[in-house]
Amino acid sequence: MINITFPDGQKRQYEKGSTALDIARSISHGLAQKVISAKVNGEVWEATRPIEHDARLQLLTWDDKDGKMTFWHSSAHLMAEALEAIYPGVKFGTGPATESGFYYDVDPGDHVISSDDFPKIEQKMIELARQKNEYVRKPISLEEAVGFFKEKGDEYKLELLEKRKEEAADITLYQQGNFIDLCRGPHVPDTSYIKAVKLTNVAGAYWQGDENRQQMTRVYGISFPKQKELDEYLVMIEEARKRDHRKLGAELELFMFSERVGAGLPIWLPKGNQLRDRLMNFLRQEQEKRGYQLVITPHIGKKDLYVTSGHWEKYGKDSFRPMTTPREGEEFMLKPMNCPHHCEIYAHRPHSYKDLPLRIAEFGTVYRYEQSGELHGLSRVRGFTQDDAHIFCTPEQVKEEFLNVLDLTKVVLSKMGFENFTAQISLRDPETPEKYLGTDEHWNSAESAIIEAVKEVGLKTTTELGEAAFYGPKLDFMVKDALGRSWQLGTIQVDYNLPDRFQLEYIGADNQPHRPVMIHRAPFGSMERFISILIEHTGGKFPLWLAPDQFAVLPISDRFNDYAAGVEKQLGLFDIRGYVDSRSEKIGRKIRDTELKKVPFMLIVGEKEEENQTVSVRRQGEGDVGTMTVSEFAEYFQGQLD
RNA sequence: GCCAGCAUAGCUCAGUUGGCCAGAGCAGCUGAUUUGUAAUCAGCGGGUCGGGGGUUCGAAUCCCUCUGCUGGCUCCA
Repeated sequence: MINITFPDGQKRQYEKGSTALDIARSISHGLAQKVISAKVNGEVWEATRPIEHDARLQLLTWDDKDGKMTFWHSSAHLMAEALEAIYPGVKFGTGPATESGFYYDVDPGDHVISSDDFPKIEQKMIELARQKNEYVRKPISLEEAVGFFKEKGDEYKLELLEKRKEEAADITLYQQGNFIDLCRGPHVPDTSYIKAVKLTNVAGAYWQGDENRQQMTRVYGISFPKQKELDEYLVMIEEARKRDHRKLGAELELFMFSERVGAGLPIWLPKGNQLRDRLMNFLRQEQEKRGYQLVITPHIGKKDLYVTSGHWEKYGKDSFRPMTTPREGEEFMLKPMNCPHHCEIYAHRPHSYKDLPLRIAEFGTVYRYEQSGELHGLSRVRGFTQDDAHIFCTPEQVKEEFLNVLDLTKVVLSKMGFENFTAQISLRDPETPEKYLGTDEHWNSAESAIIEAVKEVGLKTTTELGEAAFYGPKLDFMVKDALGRSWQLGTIQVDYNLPDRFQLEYIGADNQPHRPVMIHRAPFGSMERFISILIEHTGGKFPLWLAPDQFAVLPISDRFNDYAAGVEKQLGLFDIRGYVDSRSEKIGRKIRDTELKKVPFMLIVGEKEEENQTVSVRRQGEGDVGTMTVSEFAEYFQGQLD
């Protein structure tokens, strides 16, 4: 007999060699049907693997993240089996589960797999799933595994085995039906668990993530234990598609792109610019309260500036080529960063420790060469405006300034309706020191300053090694939008490197020169990226204070256009902005068009309203609110502002 | 940049195996209508079928190339 400890601390005895599935059955039949895999002493096992010793056991179902991962990983194997059946000779790379489904990297040889082939692959998968083939775990020696894949002619698996050899890891094969794969597992008990599958897209992916190596075909999919769950997933995808900022941006006339102007260069239309301006004004006010000073620096700078800053060395090869003056042959670069300019502002005159911290802010537009395949709507562009600032302070002030910035960022994000955010601490990768500039001493104190400050405010964080910028560690804010998707927004970075390179100094209380520390920060990140996320988060229904038009007056007929114009003017006096829809259309039509434009308030005016000097108020997406006078509406409106 | 795919009117899309002056709905314009909470009616205009080159008696349709876009990969100061 063995002792099994459950997550709630309860202990029960089972026969040696019982499986998680056996144990689930002993509890309830319903539970046994839901069990996908199990955590045994913290390690995820298949539910059918015998447990030989005392263990802690947690049964995993579809509701557990690890349960889903097991399910999707098994689905990847199922897809591989289908691919092998349809494309004989196909070779396999790796096929893991992801946050939302699974993929398999394959080398289809002479075949080309495109989305047109999805239906037949999905059909095959379902057909194979219905065969209810068990996933059989087969521990095997390295030599046997090598022999098997040599015979099969799958060089990718052989390479993976080579790696395992170095790690001296145990080798297991898994088989379901006719398909055998090198795999650590675990898997669902049998293929019949997989009831619904959907292949989502196909893309190229470099073998082992190395752009110098073979490009594989990566087939993405998702699967579910119930058809209904697939249907719900498809509805969610449809909702995301409707909220796509590229689509809404065009519909709401916020921004555009032009082939002639160039890829990745957004053009802001009047309504988009209004939105952007209001965001910037809000941040300006918050920054003013916190002692920031705004500056403006040029869009180009001499190449030497970036040689000094180190950016040329690091990114020169991958940036827009420098431009030269026609006579003197001087080299200038499009500004890729604002910090070197701000360093020059600091260096412009001597500083006392009494001046510090000096907080220099700029809505600085920068230009960076992004590879053509990387461009994406407003979220990845070649020209964008950062809500940038650089804080020059003494080493002793770093932590306090960092805390101030954390506070500002939190205020900004909550004002925007992002309540659900975490922070990612990005540190050096100790394995590749050559990727970073600056001394160990500087890095260590910068990294600990971040970690301490974050701990102090009690922010939920994750830590990533190797994600730091080349000049310093950083803290990135990750927000979750209304559809639960994660986005990276603002950033805070500590930098001991640039002050060194620009030889910045301040005179300390000891009358000696000292080197200041620089903190880079951008709560929005960039206006472009932030607005793309805001659009998708709100579905184009912006908070009232940001809406380009806050109301539309809709006259019942032309006869009330004059009264409507009066209403608009009157609201203007209350700083409420909007327009009159004076087209000779029926009221139903005007309401429909205004609803689609997502204007928050519709003020319907006809004979009754003119007579009583009122407006009939309708809230976008909600409907009739009631009739009130214009000043009553203004008051009501103020109450609705955040 | 790499792999796969896409590009027809302002927008959403039709356009059969290459074959009569390339179509629809919405939007636009003109006129009629004067409307009470999500689409009033009629008429009209609008496309070098993304650009360039080729194959063919004939190309929106087949081939090459460039540009842009989509999904990933790599990258992201």
